[in-house]
Amino acid sequence: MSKGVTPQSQDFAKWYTDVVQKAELADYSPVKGSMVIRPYGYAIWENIKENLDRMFKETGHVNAYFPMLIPESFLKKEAEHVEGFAPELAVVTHGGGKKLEEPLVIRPTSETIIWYMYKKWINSYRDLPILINQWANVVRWEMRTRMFLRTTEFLWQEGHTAHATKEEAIEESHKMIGIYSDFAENYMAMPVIVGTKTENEKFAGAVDSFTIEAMMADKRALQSGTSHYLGQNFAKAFDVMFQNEKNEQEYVYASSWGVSTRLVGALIMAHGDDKGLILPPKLAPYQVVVVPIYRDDEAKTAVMNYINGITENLKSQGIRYHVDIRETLSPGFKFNDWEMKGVPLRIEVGPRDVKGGNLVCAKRFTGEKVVLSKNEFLNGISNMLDDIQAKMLEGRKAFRKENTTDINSYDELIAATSNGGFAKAYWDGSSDEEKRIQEETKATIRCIPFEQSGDEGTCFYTGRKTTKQVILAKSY
RNA sequence: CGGGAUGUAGCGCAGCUCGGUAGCGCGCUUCGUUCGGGACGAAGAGGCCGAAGGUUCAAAUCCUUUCAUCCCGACCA
Repeated sequence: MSKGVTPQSQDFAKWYTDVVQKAELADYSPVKGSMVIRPYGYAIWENIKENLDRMFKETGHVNAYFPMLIPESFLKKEAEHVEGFAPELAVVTHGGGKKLEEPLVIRPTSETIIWYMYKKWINSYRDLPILINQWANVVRWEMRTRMFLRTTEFLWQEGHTAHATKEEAIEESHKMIGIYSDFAENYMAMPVIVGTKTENEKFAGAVDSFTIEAMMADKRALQSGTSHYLGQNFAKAFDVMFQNEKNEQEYVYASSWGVSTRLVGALIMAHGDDKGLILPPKLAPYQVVVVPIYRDDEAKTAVMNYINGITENLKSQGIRYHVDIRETLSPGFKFNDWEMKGVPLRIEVGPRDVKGGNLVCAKRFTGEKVVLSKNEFLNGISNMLDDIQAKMLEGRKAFRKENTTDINSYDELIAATSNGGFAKAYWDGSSDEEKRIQEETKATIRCIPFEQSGDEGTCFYTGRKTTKQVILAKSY
């Protein structure tokens, strides 16, 4: 960036904050730890949201909305849940000018209010499954915050499903982490490792937590989405039973799953470079930006007419475009501005191009700039965008591979992860041993990948034989 | 809550050691020339130096107190 900070340097955090602000994604709000998502940043979130929402609906889910204020006592009904969230709750004590009899908490997540309602809605196996998702904001009073990655208030979706059988609930939680993984790879161009969280790292109130873990440009891991099999924990806490086909009363089985505006942060940190953002075509608010170039009114008219022909065609192809008609800025400034904002393709149109029936096309991902005929461009743009999308994913896969090491000892763990990087290891340690490793190395077990070779090996820490392999890394 | 740092124009900073009535870059306004990789010139606007108190003829500068923010840890989508 302007100060020569690159994503690979020590100042990754500084680079990140710079990009977020200079690309006009977000800004600090007057409330500590909260951020304002600006229109360009929100447009990225909207694209994420739109695609995920479609994927949820295609798999039988429906949207609903539950209220933000939850009676404090609700949070206390599930033992692990209360313990997990108590320190970070925002509490409302007054309303209508009076002190409330029972304080209300601003939802840190909605399991409790939703399960309170599910009790009313569920009587029979015929009422199941319930497959509800909600798009909402939540508040978690975190100690330290970072734009998009961890803010006091954030936007997310949370799915909450209720099932008649354990198998079905587990299958649902797996299906949803699968959708997240699919979305991360095919839309965000960000490869992820799908796996199970260890006991230490799982969601407060879950039986099992599943995660997608992505490698950022500084080689650290980012938990980018989670899905939980909740067992009967919330059903028991809220006394939600149903009558099964055998005429017996049984507690309902549950799953919950969510991704947040953190994904915008993931996009920035996974793909950015020293010029700023690089957005994957499928999620970029604008897939093409057009920069007109002219000196006088006569040239301007010719250029703009020519551009109109181009944009009409782009429109018919369903391509998201933007013509940068800002009068007071030079073309060079605009080039840099849109590179900062990560627009996949830029075309430059000046009098020269109008005369020759051409245009100049620049690709953000590769930096290459070529002269194409107008028709070549219009016929090829769809493929170009697909190609960029695919190459971005390949690039991140290669990067992750380069920075993932198979390790067999504690020393190798330190070597593999101290400056970022994933370590793959056999693991047979306890929760306490896992915590000790975290304290000493700052690296944590990110997950136990679903994909296991099944081969036996030696635990890098305890020396015991095991078939279980895990991924360790420093994380956000 | 522990450790470190910083508060001076919208943003980024200098000035503080050695007190003398506030400066630089970017941005902003107007006009002109520019416009194919962050344009240039000229003329402007903008700050009671985080707050309170003290020392002094005189405080951005010295002293005391206080508030706020940022960074590093513990927490976490």
